[in-house]
Amino acid sequence: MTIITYYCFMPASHPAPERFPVTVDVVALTVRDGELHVLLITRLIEPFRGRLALPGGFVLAGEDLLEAAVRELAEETGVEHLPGHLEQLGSYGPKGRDPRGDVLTVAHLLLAPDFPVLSAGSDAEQAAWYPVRDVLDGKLELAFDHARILDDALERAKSKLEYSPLGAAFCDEEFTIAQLRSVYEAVWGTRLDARNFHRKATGTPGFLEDTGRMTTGDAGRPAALFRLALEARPTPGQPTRAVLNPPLMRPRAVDPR
Amino acid sequence: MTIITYYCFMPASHPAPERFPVTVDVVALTVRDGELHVLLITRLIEPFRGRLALPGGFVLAGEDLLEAAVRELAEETGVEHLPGHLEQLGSYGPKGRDPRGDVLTVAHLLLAPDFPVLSAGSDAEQAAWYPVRDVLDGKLELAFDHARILDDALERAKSKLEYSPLGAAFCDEEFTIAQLRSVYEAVWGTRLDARNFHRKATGTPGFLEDTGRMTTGDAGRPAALFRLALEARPTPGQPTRAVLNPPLMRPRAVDPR
DNA sequence: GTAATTATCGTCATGTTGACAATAAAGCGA
DNA sequence: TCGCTTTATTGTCAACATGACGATAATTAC
Repeated sequence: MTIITYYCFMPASHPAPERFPVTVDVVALTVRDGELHVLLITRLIEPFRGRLALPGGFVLAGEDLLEAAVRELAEETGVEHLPGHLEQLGSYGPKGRDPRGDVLTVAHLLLAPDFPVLSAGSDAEQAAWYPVRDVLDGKLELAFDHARILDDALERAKSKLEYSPLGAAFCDEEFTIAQLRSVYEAVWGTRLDARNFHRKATGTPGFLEDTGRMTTGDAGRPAALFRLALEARPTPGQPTRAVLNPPLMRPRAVDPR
Repeated sequence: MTIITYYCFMPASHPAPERFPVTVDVVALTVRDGELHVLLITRLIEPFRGRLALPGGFVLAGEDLLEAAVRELAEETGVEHLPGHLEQLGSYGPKGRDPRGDVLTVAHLLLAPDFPVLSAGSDAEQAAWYPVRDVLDGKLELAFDHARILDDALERAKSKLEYSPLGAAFCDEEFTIAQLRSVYEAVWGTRLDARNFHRKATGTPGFLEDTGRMTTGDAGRPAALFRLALEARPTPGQPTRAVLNPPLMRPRAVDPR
């Protein structure tokens, strides 16, 4: 054991505020073979050694939250420039969620196309994609309160698809309507009518842009390739403007008077 | 100046994680005289002494975030049991948002009926309601990054009204359709057609419940008093189930085959 | 070539919306 | 008491969106 000492200079009239270790965790979701998958690491140290957990780690001095999330994700997957859309999900704690003491964690959500995770060395925590279903079914157990964070992430992802163009964050740069539909089906856990989905996706102004190219080589009729329209592209870390969904009661002004 | 020393016992093989002071801030919104107001305090200490700021303060040992937000709000308004709906908004920092050093803040959002703020003693920070418009217009300047947090809170509040029954969180237990409409108008900054709003509000299943009572004494025809239906009542701190809004593309399954 | 597969377009009944007319039920002032 | 004003509530209608599903197009598989 080592004794580590912090010095903190404060005006004597005010008590020193409590300081907390802060971690970032990332719920990285992707759609693989039509099924939703989440990126998990196998913990190599206590607590929860050997248990699956969300990738993440401590925020370092001088870092912002999003930076820390990007760094941790890069470290644990070996992927330099990560694809997809990253946003903050919410904060948990600090009370009673880590047996080592009070740790605040800021969870993040990454919606990404299926990217390959690089093998870590033998002494590094190995990240890999796991079917979300296996976690929900209890086949896989997560460390800490990560199951709850995953639940919240899934809820957020579902509603993001309803109200924003972020379904496309699961796709590559160019994609077909069917690929996009399979994202919706995987995240929502439903089957959707291909014809109505096509009408809706192509008919929503400011959502998709036809690239003019087509798929080749697949079974069946070739499909047109689309990309996200410029105005629908998410700014990393920024709240996404809803483009897809005119909801029921909308801020629509009546003639003032 | 006093030197405060922390001791932290850690396994020598791992470096001590950075620790950050963590604050909670609350964006408390209400509708007063048809206009959106936000609760602000006048800072009595540096930094930003004399400047307006969101109510908030440091998270204490053994506290959870929501607890801390409730405690700070109670301390700064003198209100014991706070009305309305409180939820987490998001976290900011820790880099470069406080001149004293890196401080992480977890912002919260309170949607509440117009409650009176108790006068603080002369040496306490005085909380009061201010028109949101004055902040947006630049007539009032906020400390730290609180203007940005307020922006995010307003965005969140607007979308909450679209997708959830939380507009009623601004009203008293029982309210008229016109009172509810004035909430929507204030938050969205628009005027809405009273007849269509009435149809929509009363016609949405699981939203409102007729109390059978009527208003008396106001000008014009008396209005029926409603309350939130049981299934639409928010659980404090819990994500709210959207009741109001069937959005355009919804998880609706097609006959599986 | 024929079948199977997938993509895309079209049709139609139903439901929701926005605009706005009409009516109901109170207070107010003459 | 009788209009007049004010606000609440009901109703109507055209335009549009949705869900269900038929039909057609353009490929690959055999």
